[in-house]
Amino acid sequence: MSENGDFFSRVYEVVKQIPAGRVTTYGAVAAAIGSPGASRMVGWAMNKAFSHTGYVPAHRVVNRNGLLTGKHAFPNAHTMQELLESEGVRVKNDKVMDFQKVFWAPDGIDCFK
DNA sequence: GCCCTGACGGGAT
DNA sequence: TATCCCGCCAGGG
Repeated sequence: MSENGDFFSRVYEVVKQIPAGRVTTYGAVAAAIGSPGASRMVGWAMNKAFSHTGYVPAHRVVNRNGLLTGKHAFPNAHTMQELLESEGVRVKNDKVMDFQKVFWAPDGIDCFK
């Protein structure tokens, strides 16, 4: 399906599709690209995403606990939380509240490769 | 070419 | 129910 042979590019495509006010998990994105076990790679790709040309809402990607595990990758540890709250996502103690409500399943999750 | 690390996840203890 | 450990995939030293 994806003509992109780059693992990172696939991650960016999925993350870019995340609507504002919604969040997803690394595992969900990994599964969306056909690698449900590459959750680590997703987060890693996010770190590289800052160098990637284009806007990648990495702050909308959290771990399966809804915890802002990647906040340390931002210029300021609170930047990620501020961005999420700015989009309508309530974050408390670096944790996404109503995570299940704001959770968004990437397109392709249903097809599962 | 080998070893370690890394924004995770899920199963086992 | 909480904590620990192993597994996944790729890149860097």
